[in-house]
Amino acid sequence: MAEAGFNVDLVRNGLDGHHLALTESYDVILLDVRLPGIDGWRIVQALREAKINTPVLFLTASDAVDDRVKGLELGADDYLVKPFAFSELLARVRTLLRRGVSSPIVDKLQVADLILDLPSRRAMRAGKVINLTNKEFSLLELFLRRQGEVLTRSLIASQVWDMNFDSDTNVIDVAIRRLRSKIDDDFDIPVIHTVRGMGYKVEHIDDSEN
Amino acid sequence: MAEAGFNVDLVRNGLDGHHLALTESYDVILLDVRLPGIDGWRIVQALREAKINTPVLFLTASDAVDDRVKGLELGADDYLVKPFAFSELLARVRTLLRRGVSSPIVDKLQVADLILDLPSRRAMRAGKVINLTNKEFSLLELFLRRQGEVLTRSLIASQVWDMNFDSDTNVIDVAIRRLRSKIDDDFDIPVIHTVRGMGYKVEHIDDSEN
DNA sequence: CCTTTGCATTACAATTTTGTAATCTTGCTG
DNA sequence: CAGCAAGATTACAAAATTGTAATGCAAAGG
Repeated sequence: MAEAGFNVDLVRNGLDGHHLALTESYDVILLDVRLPGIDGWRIVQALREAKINTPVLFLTASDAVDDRVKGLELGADDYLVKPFAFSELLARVRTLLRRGVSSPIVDKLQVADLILDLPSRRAMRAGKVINLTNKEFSLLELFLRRQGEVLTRSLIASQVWDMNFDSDTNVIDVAIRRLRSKIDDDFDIPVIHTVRGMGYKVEHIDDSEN
Repeated sequence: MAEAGFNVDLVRNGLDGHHLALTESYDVILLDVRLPGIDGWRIVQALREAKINTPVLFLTASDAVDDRVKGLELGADDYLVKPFAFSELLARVRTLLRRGVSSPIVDKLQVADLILDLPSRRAMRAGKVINLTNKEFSLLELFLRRQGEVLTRSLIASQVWDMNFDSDTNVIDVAIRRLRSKIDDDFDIPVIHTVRGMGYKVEHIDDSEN
């Protein structure tokens, strides 16, 4: 890194890193998830709680896919899977520097405690990782991008199935069922709502009036 | 748009727009693919050839999925599918303005004439759209991100299958076969290369010495 | 040039995803 | 409250994806 023209502070355990990150000011923080002392996740979490939003680039072990989702959920800005080419690391760091904190690379869509992580194509709810099929993913992505809007079957058909809606099929109803079984059935408040005669919408409706 | 604090020039046919885009200077260009006069693709293409890299936001019809890929390939920076909420349009425009041309939203990986479009999760080669399964996509993405590097089966297994490589399975070999059948078999120069005893790599090897 | 090893290829089986159709449930309207 | 319409749910079938295993082929080393 130093040869590439960056100033680098290197620490070998989590507690030291944590301390430095809180006291010094950095442009980018590189963080290995598996650290001695304190794990990487706690550091990001602590940083974000302390309102420090220096871009964080996560380094995760190759065999730990769930780590990425967890890191992103806690506020990391990008991740890099080991082993990686040094050139790629440099490229990512440069990108993070250029973009700043305003536009993270990682895209996430969220409603209530449900998070859809676009790059990994998976959902999380209440900390649980939920694997989605392609259709389920597209459907949920559509709903989350148009949160609060009621989407008609015809609109859904055109977006997710790339077809004109044909009223003598119930694919959409079934797809909704399947999605519900994954993201709503096991949880208290549902995010998918039926709007009778119109279609469906995804929204966080607080049921605190009960 | 004007109410949201932007200055807007509106034209209703392609030729006029084309002309304006070349003579005036804009921050963002909004382009409907299906225009009377000249189609949206030609405009982007012409702009890019004239080295004008004003961010272009494409508006595509809901039932024309292939349009998006085509637009991106020609150099559009983002797309929005009709019908869309006005608020979403505004959000996208703001994002494009903030990011500038340096870091397009759309991610593409490329080798030779093969393009992998990350958001749509599809490949294109020689203008043909190639649909990939999830495994095929991950595999190709890995190869393209580490272009030129020889990837061992063990590395591939850990990244794409999230498992430790087990030498008594040939899943990877078969997966390579399937990928080749889609992206190499029908074309003149292959991009997937076998490195005997090591693994595979993806690289554009010009066979002009023949 | 023969053998060995590594990869390619194919056929097949298991699994997963997706679509269809029938039946059940619920809420609305007269 | 009866009847209807819209949606929910379930079971099943079709299709696509993924993994396994057997066989074929070709390059490298003796």
